[in-house]
Amino acid sequence: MTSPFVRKLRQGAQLSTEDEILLMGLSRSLHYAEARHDIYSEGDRPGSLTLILKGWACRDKILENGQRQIIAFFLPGDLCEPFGILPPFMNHSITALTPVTYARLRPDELRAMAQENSSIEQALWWDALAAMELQHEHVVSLGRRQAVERLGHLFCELHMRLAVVGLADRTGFSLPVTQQELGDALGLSAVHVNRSLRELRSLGFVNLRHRRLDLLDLNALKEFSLFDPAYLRFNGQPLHDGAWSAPSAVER
Amino acid sequence: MTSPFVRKLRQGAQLSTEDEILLMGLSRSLHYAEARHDIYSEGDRPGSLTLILKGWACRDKILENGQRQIIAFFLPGDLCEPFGILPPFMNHSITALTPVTYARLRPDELRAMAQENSSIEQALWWDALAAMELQHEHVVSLGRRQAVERLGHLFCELHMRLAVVGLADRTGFSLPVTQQELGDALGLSAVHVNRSLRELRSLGFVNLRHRRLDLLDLNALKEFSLFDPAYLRFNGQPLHDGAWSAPSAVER
DNA sequence: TCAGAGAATTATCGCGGGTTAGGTTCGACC
DNA sequence: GGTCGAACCTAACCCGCGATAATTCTCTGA
Repeated sequence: MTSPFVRKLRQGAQLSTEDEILLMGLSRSLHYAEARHDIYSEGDRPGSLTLILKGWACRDKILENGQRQIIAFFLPGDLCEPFGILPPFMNHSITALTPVTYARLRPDELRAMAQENSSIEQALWWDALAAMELQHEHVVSLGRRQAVERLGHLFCELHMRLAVVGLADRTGFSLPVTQQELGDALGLSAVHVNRSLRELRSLGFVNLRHRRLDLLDLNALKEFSLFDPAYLRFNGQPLHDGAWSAPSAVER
Repeated sequence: MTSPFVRKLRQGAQLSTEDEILLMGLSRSLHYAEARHDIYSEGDRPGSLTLILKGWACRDKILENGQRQIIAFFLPGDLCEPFGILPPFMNHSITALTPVTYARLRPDELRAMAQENSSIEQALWWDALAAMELQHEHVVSLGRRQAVERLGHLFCELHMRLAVVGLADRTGFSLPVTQQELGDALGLSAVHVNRSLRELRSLGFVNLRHRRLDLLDLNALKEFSLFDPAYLRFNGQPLHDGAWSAPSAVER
């Protein structure tokens, strides 16, 4: 079983078996975080990079008035920091949303590996670029999309990201976050998330219950949410199920 | 006269004179863009990285319904793409807001320079990290701040970023964007930007007229906007004017 | 000096989404 | 089976901000 990290990086570079073995060898130092506990808190001086192996985490910030904003969701295979540098101190938190297994990586080791192996260098930079563009799209959602579109768009994004690491299929995926947390990510109140979920359900797109999101009509949801997967920069190759519409990234 | 790029990078690494000469030597290929014209359009395959030397630009995206979201402002000294990779295609635009002079850099040249010179490597990665955290703060603003705070927070941020490259002093700075563009960045309508500006003026914090922002009470504005400059990751050293409150980044 | 265009400004009206408050369901634990 | 807390769901009310439109300001160029 290949790691989610490697599965994702295949989207960004042609990796040989040796490349993949090298990348998997990075995850030596395994750690565990309980749900709702910080992996890093604001002000911490991180000693290593964080690679999520199992479970969901997020980057979030608590404001002076107690409000919370979730800046990014981290899924299995995601690096929480850029691979080339360690922040001298954290100005936000990395928080486990579920029980999380993660590895601690050393940036000098990653940089050295990238220097010696150009496929890996390409893959790591591709991952950094994709992570940035995820942020860009988040800004677009918060700035210019209505609540229902925001939710729908997020569901489409999560679905594609999870599918790449084998954690989603056509019927849906596990969505282990509360409606409050969805609101904290989308700049909405929990109440309005609930209203919007009801609307998505009544439109026949999705159904969220018991921490699982059922996709009833994925294509209709994508169309409704104006979801263009180009920003994910997936090449579409290893999405084993041909029934999915491949992103048009490569064709552009 | 040192370039704004070098001036900014001094905030992230100890640069020798030779380092600075190397960095300035990168800007060989000079280009010019007219105000309101794209430097890169959506779908373009960029052939080089963009370094802003003079004028203001932005990263923006036009939605299907015609709405626009400005994802980031680029000031003199800013790199519009990560230094290590060229996006295979653009999924948003880089647009000049004023007449812009920029340089085209080659990522392989930058990566090679970073490999041979660890101060420059440190500086470039520091810059990439700071750019990402700017995006994080943008998400926080759009998600959880009210219109007036968003505006105030943006003014504080622009002031610090411009001051580092010598384009702002205690009294204010040139702000060559329309209220519509401020709204496109902050997820607001132009009308509401105007309302919020009036409020900031009536509170005695700032005055915006003729494309210049006068800072009437910067400390009060920072307090009002809950502005914590830690996310900019400036070390505070080369801010020649001692009257400014140095960011607390280094002390954390 | 005047005309025209774009930007700034202000007022009115209505909607999207926040706030508050209540009830319901569910799972964990005793 | 009963209790407790967390999450889910719904309704009523209200406010921040969007939409529209009309007016004024500013700059540019003929």
